[in-house]
Amino acid sequence: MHIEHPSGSLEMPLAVAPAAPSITAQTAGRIRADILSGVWEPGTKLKINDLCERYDVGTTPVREALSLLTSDCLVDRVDQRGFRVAIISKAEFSELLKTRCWLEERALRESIANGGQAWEEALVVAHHHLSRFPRSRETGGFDANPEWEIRHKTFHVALISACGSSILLRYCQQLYDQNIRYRMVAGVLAYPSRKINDEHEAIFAAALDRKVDEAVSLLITHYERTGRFLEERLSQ
Amino acid sequence: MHIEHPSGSLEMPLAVAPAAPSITAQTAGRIRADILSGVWEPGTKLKINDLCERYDVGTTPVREALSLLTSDCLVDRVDQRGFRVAIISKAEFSELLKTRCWLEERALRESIANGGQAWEEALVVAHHHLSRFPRSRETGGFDANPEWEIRHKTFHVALISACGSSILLRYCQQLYDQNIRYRMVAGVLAYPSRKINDEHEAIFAAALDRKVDEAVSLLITHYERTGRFLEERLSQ
DNA sequence: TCGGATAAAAAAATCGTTTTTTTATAGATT
DNA sequence: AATCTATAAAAAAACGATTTTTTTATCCGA
Repeated sequence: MHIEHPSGSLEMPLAVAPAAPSITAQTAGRIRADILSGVWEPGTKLKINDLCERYDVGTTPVREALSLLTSDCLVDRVDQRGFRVAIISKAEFSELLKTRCWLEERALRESIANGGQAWEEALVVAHHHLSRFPRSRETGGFDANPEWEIRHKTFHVALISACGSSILLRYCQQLYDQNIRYRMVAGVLAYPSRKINDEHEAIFAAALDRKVDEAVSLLITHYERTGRFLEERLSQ
Repeated sequence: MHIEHPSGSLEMPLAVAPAAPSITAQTAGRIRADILSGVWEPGTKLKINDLCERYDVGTTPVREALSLLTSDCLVDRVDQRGFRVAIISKAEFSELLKTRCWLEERALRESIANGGQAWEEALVVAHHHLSRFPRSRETGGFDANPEWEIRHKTFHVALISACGSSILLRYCQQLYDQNIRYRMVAGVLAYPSRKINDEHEAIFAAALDRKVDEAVSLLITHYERTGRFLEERLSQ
C-alpha cells in the first residue's frame, strides 16, 4: 500500500542533491574564466605543474579540468604533448560567426514560436537588467565589466531559451563563449554602446511582438555587425 | 637574415605531429565504443575501480576519459558521486531527433551549395561502400555488423562534409553518435533494409544533382521515419 | 660550419596511496 | 513501529611520487 507523505513540503525543496562542487569542478571554472577573460592568450602552453601551483591543487583535478575544457573547444590537447589554450584565427572566427548565425536563427524562430509567459517574463527581466547597466566601469580608461558580460549573455540566452532543445541551447552557449574570447583578444573595448543598446532593444521588441522574421533578421544583423567590427581588429 | 630551407619537401609530409595515442585517449575510445554498442546500458554506474580493472589501466586515465566523454553527453557526472552512463528517454530522443533535423538541414543545404569535385567523389565512394554491404552478418539470427555502422556514418557525414563549418560538422557527428545509442537500446535490429537503401539512394542522387530542397526533404523524412520506427520501440 | 647522434633536462602521463564524501547498517529513542 | 543518530563500509576525489616521453642542449665527425 502506498502511504502519502504527511508533510513533505518542508524537506522537499532540496530534492535534487546539491553536491558540493569538487575541486575539479572549481578548477575547471577558474581556468575557464581565465581563458575567457584573456588571462591566458590563445596558444599559451598550459603546463600541468604551473597550473597546480597557480590554483593550488594536485595534478588530477587539473588534468580533469583541462579534459573538460577540451570538449568546449577552449583548450586543445595533443597526446603526449600536453594542453594549450585553443588558438584563434580570423578564419576560425568567420566560421564561428557563420555557425552562430545558423544555429541562433533556428533557435530564435523556435523560441518565439514556443515561448510562453515564463519566457516573456524572463526576457523582460533580462533585457531590463542589461539595458540599464554600464558596458564598462567608468574609471577614466575603459575597464571591461564582468557583470555586464553576464547580463549580456543572459539576455541572449533568454531570447532563445524556449527553443525546445536543450541540446541546441547548449551549443549556442558554447559558441557564445567562444565569441567572448575573440572580443577579448581583439581588444574590442567598446562597441558604440548606444548602437548596441538600440539593437538589443529592437530585437527584444520584435521577439516579444512575435514578429519572427523581423526578430531573426535583427539578431543576425546584430551578430554580423558586431562580428565585422571585431574582425577588423583581428590581426591575422 | 632569413635562410630559405633548401629542400623542405621531403621532410614535410608529416608536418603535423602524429603523436602516439595516450592511454587516456585509448581508454576513452574503448569506453565510448562500449557505451555506443550497448555494452553498458544507460544509467549504469561507472565505478572507477571496476573500469581500472576491466581496461587494465590506472585511475587517472579512466577519470580523464570519463571527463572527455562527459562533454559528448555519453556520460553524466555528479560531483562527489561519480560517473554513470548518460540516461536516455523517449522525451530526450524526440529532442535529439528534432535538433538533428535542424542542424542537418542547414548542413546539407550548405554542403550542396559549396561542395566541389572532392565532395562529390567522396560522396560517391561512401554511397558505394554503404549500398553494397549487408546490414547484418547473416548468421541465421540478426547480428549487428559494426562495419555497417561505420559505413553508414561515413555516408551521412560525407553528405554534409562540405558545409563549410567544422563546428557544425562536429555537432552533427555528436548527435549521430547519440542516435546510435537509441538504436542499440531500442533493439532496432533491422529497419526494412530495402527501404533504407532506397532512401539513401534517393538522398544521394538528389544531392549530386544539386536539388537542394529535394535532398533536404528526403534527408529529413529519412531521419523522421527511422526515428519514429525507433521511437515506437522505446519503452518509457 | 653544418648535420646528426647522444646525453641531460623538462614535461606529460601514469600509478599507488591517502583523504574525503557518500551510502549502507545497526542501534537507540520517542 | 517509525524515525533519528551513530557507526562502518564503500566509493570518489585528490595527492604525491614514479615512469615514460618529448624537448632541449651538447658534443663529435665529416
